[in-house]
Amino acid sequence: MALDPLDVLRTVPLFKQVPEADLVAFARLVRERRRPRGGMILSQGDPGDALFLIRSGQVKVSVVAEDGREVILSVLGAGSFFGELALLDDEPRSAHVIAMEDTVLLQLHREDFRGRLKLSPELSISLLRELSQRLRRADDTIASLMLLDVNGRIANLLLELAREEGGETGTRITRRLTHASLGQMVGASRETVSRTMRNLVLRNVISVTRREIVLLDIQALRLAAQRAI
Amino acid sequence: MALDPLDVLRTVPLFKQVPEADLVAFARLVRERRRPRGGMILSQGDPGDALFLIRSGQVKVSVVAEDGREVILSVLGAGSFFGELALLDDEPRSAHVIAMEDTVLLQLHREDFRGRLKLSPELSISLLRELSQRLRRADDTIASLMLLDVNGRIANLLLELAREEGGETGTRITRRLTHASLGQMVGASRETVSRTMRNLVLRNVISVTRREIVLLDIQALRLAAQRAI
DNA sequence: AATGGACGGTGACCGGGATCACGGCGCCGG
DNA sequence: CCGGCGCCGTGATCCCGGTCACCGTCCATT
Repeated sequence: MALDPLDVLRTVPLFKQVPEADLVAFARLVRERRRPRGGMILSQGDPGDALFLIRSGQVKVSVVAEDGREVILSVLGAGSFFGELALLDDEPRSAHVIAMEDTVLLQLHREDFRGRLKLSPELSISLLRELSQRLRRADDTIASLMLLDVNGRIANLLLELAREEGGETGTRITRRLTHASLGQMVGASRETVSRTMRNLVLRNVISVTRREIVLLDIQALRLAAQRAI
Repeated sequence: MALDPLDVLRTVPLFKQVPEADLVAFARLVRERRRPRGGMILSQGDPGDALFLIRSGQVKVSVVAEDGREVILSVLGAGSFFGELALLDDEPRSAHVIAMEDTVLLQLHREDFRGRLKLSPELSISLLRELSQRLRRADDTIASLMLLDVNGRIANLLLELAREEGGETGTRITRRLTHASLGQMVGASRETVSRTMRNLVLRNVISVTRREIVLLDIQALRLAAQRAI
């Protein structure tokens, strides 16, 4: 249970290219934080002075409108990090981050992080690569919001979720997400998600059990997701 | 006309923090390219082996669906750069880039760029900052697509466009954009953009002349853009 | 066992915005 | 000067999906 922070750092993809010596330096700088399910980790608008690595658990990055409607920008699990934007460009936090399960984090303060960044080009490059990927995903989301109907966006999301947890042709989603959450990810109401998923089940494209979604017909999903409506 | 590439590099915000010596090295590596209005600069799916700096002109970054509908992810002008994603994460080009006017570019090849990146932490940090900003904007776009109606999204876009060319409280948009282009940026049809803009003019929120849009009532625009519908 | 809360299923309704259709206008090159 | 073309304005129609309303089911707690 009381894992050495250093061992945790070694499992973080962001640090894969970073030399061992740098990791040791990092390990001395991080601090463990815990948040219960539902707990707020950071809030939109706050000044950002720390980066977080997820040791275990799951968090959502979301934006909340005045009337309470919520948009989930991403869901991150163990090995991911967040909070880097505010460190890099000195702007306030751009979104809320909320624990979806009991979560253990490693916190790294701005100056410590920036200091390592200057000294370790490998770290910069890993980080650049990761931000590039996030930017691609964001652009992809924008394009699907503009080009696809709800059915296509849900197909897209299911493929993406399966890929994240099961490699290139992942076919199972075990992460537990409510219809409401799925709706907040694709910009649809809970009711519409419910009807759309029902439809996919009836057409034998997916199967849904209590704690997992299985993608039965990936081809059909790809078609719905790629096809411009 | 035949400006020294070095002088151009000095004007690029990305290079502001980069030491003069590095710029000199860069200047020797870049190559000038020209594209006429409408010309394709790079295509979605291509392997990416170069980064481009815009010396003059204007380009759009866009994704085109099978049926021809187009989504404009961003419009970039002199001093901006593009093509960095494929260099950083080795994935294919994520979108098309097309010249909206006759455009002059400086092209920098992958290996030259990567080499400088390893040697110049200042460059990495500038780039990280720039990618952070782009990620914020992308997230913002996603949130407005999900939370705002077309009126709000257009208000948002107008504020953003004015800010880009006129500082914090910019109030003029001189860049020439058709209603169709605006629609492709906010996910709305040309007709709806037309009707919405007309409405803003009637309410004295903006004024539109042949070659500029003036934001008369920024407060009203902010209200429409921030308010969750 | 009972109760309450979270979650999913489904019908009814209706409204924002896409689409279709057409017309007008300014600017271009011949 | 005059067709042609790119762009904008506007009405009519239609439908996807949001919203409201209500119910059933599954836990979790007492």
